[in-house]
Amino acid sequence: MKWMSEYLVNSKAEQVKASLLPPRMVKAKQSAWKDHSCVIQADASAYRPAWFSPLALTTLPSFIFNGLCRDRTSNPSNLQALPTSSRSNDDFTMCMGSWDSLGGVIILQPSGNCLESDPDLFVDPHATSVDLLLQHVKSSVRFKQERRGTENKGSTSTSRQETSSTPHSSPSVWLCLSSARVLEALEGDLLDHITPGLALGAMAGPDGSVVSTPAHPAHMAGMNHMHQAAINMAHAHGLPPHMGMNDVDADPRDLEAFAERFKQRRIKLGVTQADVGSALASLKIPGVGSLSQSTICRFESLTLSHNNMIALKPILQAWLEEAEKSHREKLNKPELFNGAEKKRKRTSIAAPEKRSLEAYFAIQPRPSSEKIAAIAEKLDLKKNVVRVWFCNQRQKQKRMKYSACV
DNA sequence: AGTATGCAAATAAGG
DNA sequence: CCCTTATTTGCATAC
Repeated sequence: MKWMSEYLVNSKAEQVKASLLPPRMVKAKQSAWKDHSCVIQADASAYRPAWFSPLALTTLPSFIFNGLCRDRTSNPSNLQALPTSSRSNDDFTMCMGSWDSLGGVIILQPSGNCLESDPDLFVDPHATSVDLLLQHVKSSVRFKQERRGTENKGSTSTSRQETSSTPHSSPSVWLCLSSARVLEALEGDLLDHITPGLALGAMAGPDGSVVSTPAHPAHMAGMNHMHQAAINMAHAHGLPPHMGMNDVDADPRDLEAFAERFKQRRIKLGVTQADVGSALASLKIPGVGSLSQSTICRFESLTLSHNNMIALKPILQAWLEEAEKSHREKLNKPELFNGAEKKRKRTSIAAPEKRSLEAYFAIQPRPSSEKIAAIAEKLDLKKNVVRVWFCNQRQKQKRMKYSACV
């Protein structure tokens, strides 16, 4: 187990060094990870190059392992919402995230500015949260195995090829846990769970190329124990994943650069994120309406999923060009809000109503259409809002169920 | 006054 | 039309 961790961590450290971290941060983190982190990849059925957010890396305090390490910086919905009771305080901080439609990486490390300080801080057991996290991994893995088992269509090999077009395959679970102690905890049944589909080895670099790991003797020795399947996997997916011939530039680096440039120029134009968001509507692009300040902000800070970034890039690029053009020509931008394309609305359900809904849900999680209509009327909400609420609630419940004991 | 972010609505896509 | 699963956003509010 040890070897695996080190191997992966090194691989990751290299990636980081390669392009992700501001130079001055590389050193501290690299060493920190090397000694106190481990990575688990459970389910490599669809392997794709990972993408990392520099922002997530530089703003360590933002994601604390509260059982809610998701949102923009972590995709795996299986990791969502641990029961409140299992939340820990500041034991761990997410310091790095990567995500795409098929997988994500979450790296947790002890909170605080312990990077430069006493290394021993890292080794602190933090038993509670570690255990919980492990439980979570297990349940996620089990969850996926069950699902795969049921929908099993004879795709026997652990590596179901054709990575490119499986929008519905469940996301892989990558976790990088801190603390050496975790390594020990991992030995045992967790390994049994994740080994079948386990793929070790070089992760594809941000540019799609393989980041090969230096052959540290110790690690190579460890690799001999690697399951054959894993090796195959690594090879199968380690090659340049010429996945989407569709998207010309799915290169994270381009996105990164663009986002940076975008922000820069936006500011130069004296436009706020909110402005951009609403101005998008006047762009008159087919299915494009305006977006919220939140989304623009997230785009600029790369806190959207990779796919989302790719989808939004052309739109924002179009806006930028448009805006700069009219700026050059001194034309006051006629981007007045044409009431046309509006942005997605989100209704806020007040606490009292929410409580009622929860009460109904406890009694009947899947009310009939009529029942929903009745509830909607009683709470003075739109029927569809209530319906969606139940859907989302069921989703949430399912996650909770699997993340609870196991 | 602008920008982040937590939480969780709303949507997309396949049944 | 509704469901489920996976994802994309946005309201509210903290920063």
